[in-house]
Amino acid sequence: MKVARIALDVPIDELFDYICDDAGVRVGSLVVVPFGKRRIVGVAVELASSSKLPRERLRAVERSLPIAALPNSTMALAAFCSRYYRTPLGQVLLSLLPTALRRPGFAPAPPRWEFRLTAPGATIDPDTLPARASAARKLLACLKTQPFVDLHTARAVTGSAGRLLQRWQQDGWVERRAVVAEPERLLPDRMVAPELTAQQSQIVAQVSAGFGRYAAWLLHGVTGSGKTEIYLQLAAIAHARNLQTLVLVPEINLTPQLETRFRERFPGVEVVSLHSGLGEAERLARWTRARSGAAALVLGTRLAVFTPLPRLGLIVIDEEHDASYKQQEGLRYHARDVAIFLARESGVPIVLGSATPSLETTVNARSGRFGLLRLSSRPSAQPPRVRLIETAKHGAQTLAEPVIEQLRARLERKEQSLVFINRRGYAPVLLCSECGWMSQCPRCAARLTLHLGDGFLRCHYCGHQEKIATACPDCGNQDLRGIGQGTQRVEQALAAQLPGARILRVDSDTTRRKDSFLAMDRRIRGREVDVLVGTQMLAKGHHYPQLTLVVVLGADFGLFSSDFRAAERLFQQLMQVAGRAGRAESPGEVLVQTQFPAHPLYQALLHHDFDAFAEVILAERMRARFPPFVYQAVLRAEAVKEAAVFSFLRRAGREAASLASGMTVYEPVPAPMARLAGRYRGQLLVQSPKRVTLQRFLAQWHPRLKPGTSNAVRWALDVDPIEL
DNA sequence: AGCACGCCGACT
DNA sequence: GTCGGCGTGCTC
Repeated sequence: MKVARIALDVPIDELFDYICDDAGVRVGSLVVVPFGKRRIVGVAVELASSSKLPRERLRAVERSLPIAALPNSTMALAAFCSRYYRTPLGQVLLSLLPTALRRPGFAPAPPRWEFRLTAPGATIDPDTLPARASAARKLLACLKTQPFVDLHTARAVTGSAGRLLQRWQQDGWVERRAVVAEPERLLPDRMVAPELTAQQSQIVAQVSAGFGRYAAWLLHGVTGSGKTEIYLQLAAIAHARNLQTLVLVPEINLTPQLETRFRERFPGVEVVSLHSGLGEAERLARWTRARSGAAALVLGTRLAVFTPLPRLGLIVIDEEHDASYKQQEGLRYHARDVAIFLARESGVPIVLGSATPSLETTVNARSGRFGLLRLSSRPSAQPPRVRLIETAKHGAQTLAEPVIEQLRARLERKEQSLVFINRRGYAPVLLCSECGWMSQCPRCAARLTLHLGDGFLRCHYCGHQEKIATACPDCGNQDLRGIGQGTQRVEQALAAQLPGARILRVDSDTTRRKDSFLAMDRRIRGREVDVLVGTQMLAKGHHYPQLTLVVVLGADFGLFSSDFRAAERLFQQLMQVAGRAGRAESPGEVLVQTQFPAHPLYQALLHHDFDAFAEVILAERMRARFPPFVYQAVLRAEAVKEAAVFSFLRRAGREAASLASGMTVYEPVPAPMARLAGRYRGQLLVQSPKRVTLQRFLAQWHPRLKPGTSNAVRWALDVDPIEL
């Protein structure tokens, strides 16, 4: 008896045994099995000759999906994620597959055929065909004009093309072949590889010398120092050795740009990008090209890390510090960490690029676990001048006087400016001047943000919205004021201060539609815009040559957050927006409005000194025993009833305390957003200075959390959380 | 997770 | 008298 042990997409951390006598099932095969009343897709993980269960209780594998089995490297990667992130193997495996492959009815798209004349067929003169066979004459003539004609084109020539081609095939006049997956339109070789600086060449040489074995590198260089060029050159070397390169980027918005750059540099080479914005069929098609080894370069967001790559030779993680690499639901993996495992497993080098590396990576580079590659800025690209504008000295206006002056100056010089504020809407809260009432979300522990454009108060967490009250619901006072700054209010202030300026607001309110981001990008490039106002979505990637001034408002909020990572994120964000200014010939200027210009974070920013910043923060983290000096996991729970959340967490905490050895188990606390969409949320933090200790602890603790879960408490374990 | 079975309230 | 609420139990 042949038995396949199958991983299924169910929240049960077990494999299920099925009989699979009619062969064809291997480890990694995708199979359709009956499961209870339904049929689902699973992945064969082991093959055996017997089962613990009696034969009568086993059911049979129904069929294998017509697709190659997943390679061992992918199975190993899934096994690692399952273990490390405490998620059943089946849920890991099925979540990393293109969704099209999770349907039991999956069938590959039928091939598209194209036809050509055979040698005997080519000798036939259309004019010798009967005159009334006009369709046949036309089709034959068409076949003679080009080497291959696909069915679609043939049908356009004549409606009866299908029938004719079938007959001619039987007669031996034509032969057909499947159309090869449409290679993406290749761009002409417009981009010549620029001469590398001595430093760049040395880095390329150093990394490429280690091809074929694992090594992790931190490539530390500011915006514009030429990191992408190094990726390109390394990918070229990998390609020359017939190896695939995997490049991860944080966000979907960033892929098209980088994709273009790779395409231009690698004419005729198959470049494939993978991200969640793709349709099911497209995603599968590209995944298949990568999986078969046909695509030499695979670019993508975090999910691309799971793409099976048979001849993987190099991994690049661009902007490795970026929080979007961490999935925040379901399998809560960190694509950078998974990629490091993959690199180790596959014996390939991995390059982590950033101007502001995560502290985890910084520590790894300092300890020698990662090689450190420093890229100093090019002499041609002067770093922007940073100035701190102390708001106290300039009154309580939205925009301080020196800021307005600089904006005016850019306007006169016909240069562009960017005003960055990490809050959308008009004002973060509506306040009653009489009794102190504030607009509160009925379902969340959050204030409702004032949106003047359409007259609504909105919750930015759960989406709740209501019409703006004209009078205070508590005391009836009609003097309600929007307190604080949001993008809309800044936009309004700019319009008042800079008459005639063309202002464009870019935030998730104005960029809701799919293509609107590209449209805005075009307008900015076309210099139809003088001043850009936006949230962090403007901070990343795109650079505009005419942009010479960046103004940052409201940054101080990041200094005093309850999340110990807030300062790190603020610094990264500020360095990133600063990088937006003046990348072309004109040097840029960055103005930060703050009440606390002496704060070490701003002082480090002033001198573009990441190391000084890291020094301060790392000392703080070490003292307080925070990551990267400890490893953490958070048990998050939520329920409609607050008491249910905390009794669950307290029980879990007692359980943890009874197991703990070398672990610190904290008290359950309310989540930073203590109520969200009508549900109370709490969390319990556990940590250890050693990763293995944490992992061993979780392996014991996690299974014990399951019982007593019935009571409507939803919970999840987050290993290596990036938000607390 | 699904999907069934199973025992208690307001409706054709 | 039935439709249906979601509690609990199982799925190779």
